[in-house]
Amino acid sequence: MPEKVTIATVARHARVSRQTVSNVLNAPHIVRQETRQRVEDAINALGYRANQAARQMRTGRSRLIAARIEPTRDGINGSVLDRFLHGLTETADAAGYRVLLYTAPDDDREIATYGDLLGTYELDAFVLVGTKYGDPRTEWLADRDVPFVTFGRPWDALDAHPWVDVDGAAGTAQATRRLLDAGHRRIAFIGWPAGSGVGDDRRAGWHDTLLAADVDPTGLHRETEDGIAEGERLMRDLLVAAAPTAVVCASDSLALGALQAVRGTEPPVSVIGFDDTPVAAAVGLTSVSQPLGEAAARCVDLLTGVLDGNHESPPPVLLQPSLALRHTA
Amino acid sequence: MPEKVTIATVARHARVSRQTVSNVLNAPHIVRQETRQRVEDAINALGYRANQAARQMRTGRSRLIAARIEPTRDGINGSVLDRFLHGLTETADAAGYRVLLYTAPDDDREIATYGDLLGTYELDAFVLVGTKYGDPRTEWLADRDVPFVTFGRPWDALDAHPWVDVDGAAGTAQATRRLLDAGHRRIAFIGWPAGSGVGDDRRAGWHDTLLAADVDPTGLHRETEDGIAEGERLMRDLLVAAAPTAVVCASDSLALGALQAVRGTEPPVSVIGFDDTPVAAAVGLTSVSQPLGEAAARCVDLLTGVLDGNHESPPPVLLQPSLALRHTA
DNA sequence: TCCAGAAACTTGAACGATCCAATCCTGCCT
DNA sequence: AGGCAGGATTGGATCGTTCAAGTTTCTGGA
Repeated sequence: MPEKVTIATVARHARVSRQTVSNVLNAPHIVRQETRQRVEDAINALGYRANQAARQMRTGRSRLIAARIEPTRDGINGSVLDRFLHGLTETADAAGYRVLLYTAPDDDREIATYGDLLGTYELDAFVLVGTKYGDPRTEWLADRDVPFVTFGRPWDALDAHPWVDVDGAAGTAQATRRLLDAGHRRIAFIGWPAGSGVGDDRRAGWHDTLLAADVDPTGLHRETEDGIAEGERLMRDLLVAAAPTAVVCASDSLALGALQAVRGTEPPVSVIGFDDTPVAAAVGLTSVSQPLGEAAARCVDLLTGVLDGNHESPPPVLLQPSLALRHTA
Repeated sequence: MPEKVTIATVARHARVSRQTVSNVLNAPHIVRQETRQRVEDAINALGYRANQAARQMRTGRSRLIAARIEPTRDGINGSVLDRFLHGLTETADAAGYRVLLYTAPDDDREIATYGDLLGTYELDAFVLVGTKYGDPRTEWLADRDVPFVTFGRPWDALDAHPWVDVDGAAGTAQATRRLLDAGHRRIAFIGWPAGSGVGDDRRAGWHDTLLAADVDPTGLHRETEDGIAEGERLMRDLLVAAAPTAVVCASDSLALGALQAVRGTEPPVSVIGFDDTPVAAAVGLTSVSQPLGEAAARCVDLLTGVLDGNHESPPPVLLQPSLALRHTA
């Protein structure tokens, strides 16, 4: 069987010292071109790969990034995370990092997992998806100087940390504007209970756009937990109470429910959802689309910046969503 | 700042040698009860966690399992992988392993990634999702004695390896039987082109069930690539050519298309999909449901069996799907 | 009481890379 | 000839753990 290839094997093969091989790998510029070439040839010929465990032991860095995979809640919005994770894996890969998964049922257990991952695997950084007011997780990480990025802005601006987010208000504003342009005036909004950063933001986009167009939003707004059944219920309510001709929703789940409630109305009530999930594509629902691949890439950018010793805190990134037009609006 | 807690710190604190601490962790039975207790107390008091990199260096095992996250193809079926991954992470966690993600655009690049992951991270095992005839990946891994499991049976039984799968034929059979019980006789099937193991299997369940009930399946069968538009097209064709009263589909995407094609028919044509994706739940589509969490758990079981030196090849696992009843059948 | 043998524990070495400091070439410039 | 600098070598130490071999302590039986 083939003997294990270490840095010593390469050194022998290229007739240089271990140190020089190490230099070729970690500080190529201090090695003469000719020597470097010889070493690189040896590396390729032998199929050498630096042993990460040994490297990590000396340097204390694992080139591992942790991301949480959620317990498949709704299943519809789960696909957002799914797409984000894929993008993350791809970009991290290109930057020389790998993504490690973890799960946790609640914040406390999640924080306990941080400790575990940091202690046993010496993770380099965390990517948190979704943030809320007074998030204990970001606080814990920040207290310990653990590098991390959040996909989702910090809603209470106590302590700044690197983040990437998609401008939800701009998304609902875009949706609302499209409906206005199509001649609608009674445009409703179905969203989540006030107090969630994301939800408030998305509602504001709708609200402010109507005001800017001199349309009164009073009575055209409903709140509920996320879910298809909820969306349907509230839409029926709206139809009776406010007779809207169009509705913007805070999620595709809600929009899907709304869609069921307006089936058969004449003229058809326009519906726009949020997140552009596969479900939306399937049923032809117009929806606000988040640039998830881009978001993941920017997360990795921010992280590598911090990890490569860039001490000035990087500017946050706010990406613009687009409208995926289908036949419901 | 707090000094790093190593096995030596614990040893000093518990007044024993490093090796004894190591024994408490890896072979508790050879340490006297009293001593063990003292060491465990010290571990808890200091918050010690074994450094994985150092351990790996000595033992050559990383306690890392790799799984591939796919490039979000259809997006609908992507959620199957998503749920599987979540289950995998959870069960692996319980067994002391963690899941590392990777991506690859094609088989060749995927195999190259295997080499990289094995070389630099010394991964313990791979979990492959989906298998096909003559899969080069399983061959590569088997040739090198790399432990792996597949979620999906090996369709050409050349070389046996541990696998877990869901009995697709049983799923479509169950769906077909339900339709028969409901009085249907002209039950169609929309599936994938012959030659894919999974597709052939699912078709066989429908086909054999009809034969067993003395119903002639001739002319009631169509094949196509996966997709909503495709499903709709073929269903329209079937309606004209064969006048079915019900249809079983090889995927939810196809079923969703079929559903659009039969909208408005009287009496309504029953439709059953496959995979019980969120989309199916959303639109009320009856669908065959795979026990993905269970499948993931069994994958981990098989792997830990192999990794813990169990040399006899473990028996494959074939799980039974169930029918998620909704209002389309 | 003594000894064999097991049980319990301890001590050096090794895993593969990086870091560090001292040293040695070799060629170039003054 | 002497000084200098870039490039490469050398040897040793280090990271935290486990392995292999060694030493001490305990136990029971003659």
